[in-house]
Amino acid sequence: MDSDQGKLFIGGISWETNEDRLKEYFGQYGDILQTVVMRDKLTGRPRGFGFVVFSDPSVLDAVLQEKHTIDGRTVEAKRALSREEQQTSARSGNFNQGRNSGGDGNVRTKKIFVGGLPPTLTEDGFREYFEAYGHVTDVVIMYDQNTQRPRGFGFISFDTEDAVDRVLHKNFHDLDGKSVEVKRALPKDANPGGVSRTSSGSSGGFGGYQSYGSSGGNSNSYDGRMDSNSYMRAQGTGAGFPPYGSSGYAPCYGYGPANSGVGYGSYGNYGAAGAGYGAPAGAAYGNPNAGYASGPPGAPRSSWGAQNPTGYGAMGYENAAPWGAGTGGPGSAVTAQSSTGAARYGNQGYGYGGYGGSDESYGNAGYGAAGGRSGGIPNNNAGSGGGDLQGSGGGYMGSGYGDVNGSSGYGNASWRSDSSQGSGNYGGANANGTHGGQGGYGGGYGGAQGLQAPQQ
DNA sequence: GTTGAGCGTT
Repeated sequence: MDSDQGKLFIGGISWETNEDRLKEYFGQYGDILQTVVMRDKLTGRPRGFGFVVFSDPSVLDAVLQEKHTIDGRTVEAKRALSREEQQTSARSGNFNQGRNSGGDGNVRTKKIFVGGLPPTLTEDGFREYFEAYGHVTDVVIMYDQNTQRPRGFGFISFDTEDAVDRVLHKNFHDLDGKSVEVKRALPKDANPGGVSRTSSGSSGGFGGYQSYGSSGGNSNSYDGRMDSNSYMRAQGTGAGFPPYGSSGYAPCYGYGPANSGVGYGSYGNYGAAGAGYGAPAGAAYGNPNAGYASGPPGAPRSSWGAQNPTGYGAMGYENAAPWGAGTGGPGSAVTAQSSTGAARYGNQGYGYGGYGGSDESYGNAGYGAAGGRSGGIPNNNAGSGGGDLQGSGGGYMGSGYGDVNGSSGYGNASWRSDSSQGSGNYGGANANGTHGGQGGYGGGYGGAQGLQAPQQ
């Protein structure tokens, strides 16, 4: 990542130190493009660190070797971590991408927010650069209302989603020798109805993802359980699962290409879960769930704990197991379990609520949304909910994720279930009755149709 | 006090 080349993180600075002071001090080493002292957004009080950007990155070497005292404090200069690095290095548990996620929502605009624009950039230059990705319909560079100084960011609008995706595929772009950061622009106007529910819900924790979330709303029911349990655990154990690697899901989240593999991979787990159903996949994983599957219908569900233990369990996915059980048992039982199962999924939160979908049902289709809902109410809403969700969900996935998913992950293969109804996008996943799990998938992603029919 | 924030017409 070259975007932050030439950028130094300066830690431990005095509260007296401001941008000008940093520039003055570090200016002795070379030309400074920019300095910034981070302050608390609300109070305006300096947070004790800042950044200095040299036009010539090679200057850093010299700077890094010396000790620096500014305004009476010995400060620490280090190479700045890119936001990306920061993200990944952060606790694995943190799915938040902070502001970055902001641009991704279920509302997809064809506009891109571009940050870090060089002050010298003209709209023509701006446009020319982005035209390489598609037809640019609008270009905007923002200026300070009072000073008329460039604010360092602007917008590019395209006429197709594809172009947007191409641009976003690369998080950083070089423009006039500096690099800029691109994000999907936040919708300027109010959110569409669906969103509200989104936000309300799961506040907790999934951060940006919530957006997808439709999950939010529904999640309530789960919230309680959402607990981190499964979640955390999953990560902890992550290590155990090589394929999925500790990298865990977290990363995945990013719809980003890079992770994709992983992300979905994880889904695989689900598949595993599927095992319960007899799906072959289980084996691969070692199949912890198997037990459940076969196990007595009612018993297991008593507690989460019980189910978790196994390898998968950890994964959280295991939850799926319950279903398995369900399958075996009487209808009623199934239902009950289902909810449980669902819940967990939801929790997983993986965002993908997709999982949720898992529940069988129905449609939960949508991402997150799915999750929550499903859990909550096994049936009905699902139906309707599904509808919408899918809509949105579909959209989502459709494009953006498309690549990411690489069909591979989902491959039917793993799930296998019956393939018949493939749902679409994902390849197949189909939801078939009982197996909610699978259904979920399908639903979520594919928008597939989950059949409710329990078949079995 | 030690790893950011910027989102709209020009």
